[in-house]
Amino acid sequence: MIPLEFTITKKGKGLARMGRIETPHGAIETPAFVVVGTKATVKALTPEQVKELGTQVVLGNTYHLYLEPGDELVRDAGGLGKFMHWDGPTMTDSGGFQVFSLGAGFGRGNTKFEATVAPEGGEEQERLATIDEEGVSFRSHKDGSSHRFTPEKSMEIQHNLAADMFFAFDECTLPTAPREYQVEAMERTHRWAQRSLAHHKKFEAGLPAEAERRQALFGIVQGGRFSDLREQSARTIGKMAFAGFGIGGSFSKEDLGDTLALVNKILPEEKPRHLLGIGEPEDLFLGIQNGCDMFDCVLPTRLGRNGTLYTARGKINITNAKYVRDFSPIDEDCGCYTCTNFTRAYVAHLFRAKEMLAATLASTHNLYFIVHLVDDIRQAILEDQFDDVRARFLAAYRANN
RNA sequence: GCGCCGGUCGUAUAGUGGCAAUUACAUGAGACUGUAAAUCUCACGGCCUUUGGCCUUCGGUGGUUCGAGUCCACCCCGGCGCA
Repeated sequence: MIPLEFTITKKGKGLARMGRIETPHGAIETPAFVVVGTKATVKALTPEQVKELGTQVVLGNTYHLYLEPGDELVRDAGGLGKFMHWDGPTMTDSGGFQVFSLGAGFGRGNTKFEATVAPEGGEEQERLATIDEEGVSFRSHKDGSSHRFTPEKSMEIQHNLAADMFFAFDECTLPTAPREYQVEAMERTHRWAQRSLAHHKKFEAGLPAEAERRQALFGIVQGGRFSDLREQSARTIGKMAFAGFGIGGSFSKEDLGDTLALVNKILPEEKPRHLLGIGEPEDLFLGIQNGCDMFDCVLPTRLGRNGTLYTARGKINITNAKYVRDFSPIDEDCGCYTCTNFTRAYVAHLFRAKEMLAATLASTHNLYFIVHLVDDIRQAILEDQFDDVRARFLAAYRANN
């Protein structure tokens, strides 16, 4: 059986498209926002709550699940979805991002975006990961124990995790890395992509013909902030026999859209494209109009837990003093569980009282907001209203920010 | 009445001659993009020409000292013990 079937149902303006991905665990209407559940749980939410707010797909993480509770345990539990009681489609990240966050990006000041990287004059911290041609050696952030990932190892772990879609092992670079290093890292990522693919093919060849569980492997385009490298990476990765493609690495905020357009014009049209780790509402519009089909991002849940909530009129920090006696919902126009049943004052109280329900209500709302925003954009493509919907959304969203 | 101990930034504390004064919590604000994140950063007496300066602060009033939250005297308040 084919692991994944992608159908484009409608093309919009520019590179925008609406489609449908069939997986062994159900269909995904695209564009879609993938909800992040790193350690086989969407933090603060039960799978029923995750489903209820409109989630189509959940993403788990290779690095975290390998360390805890161990990928073999997840395999023995029946795979990621079964283990966490999520019966819909799943995907796993390859651990490539941790090569970045534990290595070059070590410390909290460094992100994937050029604009948000602080000059940071602090002393060098000891990195937890070092890269060589074969793979990455790293120490666990939990207990300091030593481990090693190679493309082959990442494939094996992800086979055990058994998500419907998974990613080739790659290297995510710092936005501040010099061009010379970006070239080196990109070429290494290409070789790792080839090795990931070869290892996966070998694994598939060993499966019984009627095996139900087939996983779709996605290759990852890198290239940092350099358009010619992005182009080169898209050509190289795009030619490989992946079921879909991820676009990863560092970006500069200003030309995110241009970079995506460049890459997506090159990637095969008939395969789904996932923009890794993005993003904010503005980024989602940008990604969709430039040809991306799926997105995942920790922001809705992380911001939620930290008290920042999305509203149609921009983000608010619910812990601000001005919300203590605000008896209106977080967002007047929101249909989520939190907004239909609770006030800003109540959510503010939960945060101030450090009650666990704060994280649940905030995550519910933020995920609902983002998931439904992408749903609305999908609908807009169908109705040829993309530009209007975007203009209207951004005008209101930016009004107070 | 006598003796002992104690009164420091909203609260709890550190500080026994150089201090606008420690730490925690609380408070105020900010950050967060393939989750080392229910985390992190900053502010928290006032003012200014803000890698510095000035003023006002450690129960009250006086005193000793170049200099007092710190030492002394008395007073006020609280706790404990003895009457």
